[in-house]
Amino acid sequence: MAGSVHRGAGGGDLPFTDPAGRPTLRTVAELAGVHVSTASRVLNQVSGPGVRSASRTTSERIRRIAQRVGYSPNPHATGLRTSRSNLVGVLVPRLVDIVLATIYEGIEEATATYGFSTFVANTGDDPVAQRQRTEMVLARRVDGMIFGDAYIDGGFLDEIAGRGVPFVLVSRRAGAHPSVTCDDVLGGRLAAEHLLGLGHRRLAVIAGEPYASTGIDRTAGFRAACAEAGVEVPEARVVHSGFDTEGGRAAMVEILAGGDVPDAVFAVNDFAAVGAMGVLRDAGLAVGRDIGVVGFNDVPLAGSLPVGLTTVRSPMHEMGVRAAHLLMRRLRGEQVESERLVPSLVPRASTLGVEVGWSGARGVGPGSGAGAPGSTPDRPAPRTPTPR
Amino acid sequence: MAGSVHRGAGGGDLPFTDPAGRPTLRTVAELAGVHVSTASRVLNQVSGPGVRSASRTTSERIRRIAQRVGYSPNPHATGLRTSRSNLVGVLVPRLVDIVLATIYEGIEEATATYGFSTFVANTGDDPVAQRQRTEMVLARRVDGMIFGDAYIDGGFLDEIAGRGVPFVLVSRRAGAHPSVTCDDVLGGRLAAEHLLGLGHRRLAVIAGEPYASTGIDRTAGFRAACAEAGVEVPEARVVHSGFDTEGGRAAMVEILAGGDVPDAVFAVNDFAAVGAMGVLRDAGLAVGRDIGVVGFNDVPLAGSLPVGLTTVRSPMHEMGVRAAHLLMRRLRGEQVESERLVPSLVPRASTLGVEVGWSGARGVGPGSGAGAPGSTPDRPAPRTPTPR
DNA sequence: CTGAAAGCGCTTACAG
DNA sequence: CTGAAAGCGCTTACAG
Repeated sequence: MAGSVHRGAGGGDLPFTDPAGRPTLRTVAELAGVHVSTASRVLNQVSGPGVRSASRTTSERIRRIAQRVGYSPNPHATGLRTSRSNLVGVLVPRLVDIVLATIYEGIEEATATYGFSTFVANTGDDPVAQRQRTEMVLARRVDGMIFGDAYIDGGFLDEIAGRGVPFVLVSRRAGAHPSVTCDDVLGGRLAAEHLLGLGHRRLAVIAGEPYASTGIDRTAGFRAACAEAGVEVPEARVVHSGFDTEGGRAAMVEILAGGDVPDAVFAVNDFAAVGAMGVLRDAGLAVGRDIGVVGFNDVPLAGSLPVGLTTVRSPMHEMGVRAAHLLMRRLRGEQVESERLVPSLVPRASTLGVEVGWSGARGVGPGSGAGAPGSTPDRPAPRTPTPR
Repeated sequence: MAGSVHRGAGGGDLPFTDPAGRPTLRTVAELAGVHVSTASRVLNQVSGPGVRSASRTTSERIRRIAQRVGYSPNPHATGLRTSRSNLVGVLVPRLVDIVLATIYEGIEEATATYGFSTFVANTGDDPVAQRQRTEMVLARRVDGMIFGDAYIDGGFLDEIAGRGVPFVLVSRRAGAHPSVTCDDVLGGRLAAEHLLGLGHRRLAVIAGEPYASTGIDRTAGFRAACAEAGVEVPEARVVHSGFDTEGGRAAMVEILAGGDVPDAVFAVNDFAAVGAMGVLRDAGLAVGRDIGVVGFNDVPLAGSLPVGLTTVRSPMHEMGVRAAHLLMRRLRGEQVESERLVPSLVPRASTLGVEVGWSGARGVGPGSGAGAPGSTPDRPAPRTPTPR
C-alpha cells in the first residue's frame, strides 16, 4: 500500500522513496541526474543574487522536479543532522482559558511564519505538571520554549535557564527572564481610576492566584491608584481566587461573607468577574445598578453579557505574537529586552448605571459605545448624577 | 557552553554527548561497558517475564546508568530509523472556542498516555487553511491525524484518506470516515422536547454553519421532534450562523427582523445562545420570562450567566479522549467503528420561568438544580402553570 | 547473551 | 559548478 498511495503530483511511482512512499532528496536528485548533495545545496540555498550553489539550469531543474514530486524534507533527518528541530514548546495553565488560547493563537501564527511548529501543553498551574511537561517537551528536542504559566518566584525557570534552554515568558513575568506582558500595573490603575471617577469608595478586589504576576500587578496598580486618591482598600476586601468563573464565585462569596458589601468590585479576570456577577445576582444585587463590576482582558463575550462587562482590554493576541518574535530573536543569539504592552479601559453597563456619585464618566475612554459589535448599549442615565 | 550546561544528574561531563551536551545512547553504552546495540535492546525491551535482551545484571546496569545520566532518546534519530514519529496532528476550527479547546485537552491527555505528542493548528473552518495546515502537519511526519473541523461533504478528507494517512474525526462527522461525535440528533430532540413540554409552539433555531454536521444534526433532531408533536418550525425561523457570540447575535437579529417573534429559540451552540441573549436584551425581551433560550454544550460559563442558560450538555472532554483512543487503534491497524456519545438536557432559568403553557418540567433531567457549582438557582415558579 | 554492521534521509566541509 | 564522503543517533536483523 505505502508504495502505491504516496506518489508525486506527476503521477506514477517514484524511485528511491521512503518506506511510506514519499519522495526523498534522493528521488529528486536521481530524477534530475545530480548528486544528492547538489540537490540539497540547491533546495536549501538562500535565494540571494550573488550566491549560487549550482548552475542556473541545474538549479531550476532540481527545483522544478522537487515541486513536481511534492518533495518535503524529512524533518527527522534534518533534525538529526543539524540538531535543530524548528520546534518550540509552549506551556500554558489551561488552553480552555480563552485568554491563554488567544495568546497561543498569536504564538502559533507568528512562529509559523518562521517555519516553526509548536507543541502546547497544559500544566494547570501545577508545579509537578510544569516540570513533567517541560521535560516531555524538551525530550522532543524543541529549539526553545515559551512559558505562559510562570510563577512569580521563578525558581523552576532559573533552573531551566541554568540548563541552557532558551525561553521567553508570556502573560506573566518572573525574575529577570525576558517576558512579554500587559502593563498590568497600569491596567489595575485604569480600573481604579474609572471606579473612583464614578464616585465609588467601598472597593473590593478579586485578586487571582497569589503566584501569578498578572493578578499581583493588577491588584497593586489598583490599590496604588486608590491610595493616591485617599481611598483605602482593606485587606479583607482583597481576596485571592482562581482565574475562572468558579474562582470568581468563591471569592465573591467570601467578600460578601465579610458582612460589608462593597459598592464596586474589580476582578483581575473577566471570567472571575462573570462568576462574581452570578453570586451578586443570587444575592439580589443588580450588577450595574446596585453594584459596579470591572473585569480584565475584554474577552469577546464581555460585551455580549446580559449586563455588558466593563473591563480592561489587554492585547492578548499581540502578546503571543510578540513573545514568538522575542523567542526567535533569542534563538538567533540576540540579547533581548522584556516588553510591556499597553491596556485600555472599556466601560460598559456593569459600571455605568450604578447610583453612586456618578460623575459623567459615560463615554469616557475608547470603546465605550462604538466598541466591538458585541458591545453593550449604555443604560438609561442614572437617576442622581452627582458631578465630582 | 553546550558542553558544560547539559550534564547528567550524576554531575560531571559525560562522554559522547550530542552537540548540545545531552547524553546519547553511546554515552550510556560506554559507561556500562556494552555495545550501543545492547543498550538499545535493553532500553526498548518490553518488560515481559520471558523475553530478555540481556542478562539481568547487564540490563539493570544499563537502566541504572540511563536513569542517572538522564538519557532520553533523540526522537529525530528514532523517527528516522523507524519512520514513526509518535506524533499526531490535530486540526480545529479555532482553539479559542472553548468547545474545541476542551476536546483538544482530552486528545492531548489521552495521546500522552501512549507516549504521543500533538501538533494543533487552527483552520478557522477555511478550506484553504485546512489544506495548507494539513500539508504542514504531514510534512512533520505525524503518524496520524485528528480533524475537528470536518466539512459534511468530506471531499478533502476523502483525498487525504486516499493518500493513506490514518485519521479520525472528532466533534463533526463526514461520510463514512470514523468519527467520535455527540449524538447531535438526540441532543436536538432533547432541546425540542424540553421546549414543547413547557408549552412553546413558536420556535426558532440558530442553526450554526451549514457545512458542520453538529449544527445540521442538532437542527434535524430538533425539527423532527417538533414535527412529531405536530409543531412546524418554518424555514424563516431557522437561520444559519457562526458558532460564536457574534454569529448568534447576527442570527437573532435576522430572526427578529422577520417581524414574527418566537416564544423560544434553540441555538446549536452556547456562545451563539449568549449572542442571541444579548440581542433579545437589547430588544427589550427578558430571557427566561418573555422568551426561552436553549443552548448546546453546557460550557462552564452557562450556569454562571446572569440568567442561567438551559442547554444540552455534550461530553466534550470525553469526545477528545475517545477520538485519541480510536486513532491509536487505527494506527495499530485495527478496524474501527464511529462512536456517538449521549448528551443530556440541563434546564436552567433561561427557559424555566417563561410564561407559556408551563408543564412541570422543572427538575426534569440531570443537572437541573444540583448541577455544577456554577449552576443557577431556579427562578420563582411561573405565574400560570398549565399542565399539558 | 552480546557485538558488529548496515542504513534511515539529510547536510556540510572538502576536493577537484 | 558538482561530486563523494562522513556522520548525526538510533534500531534491527544477523552472527556467533
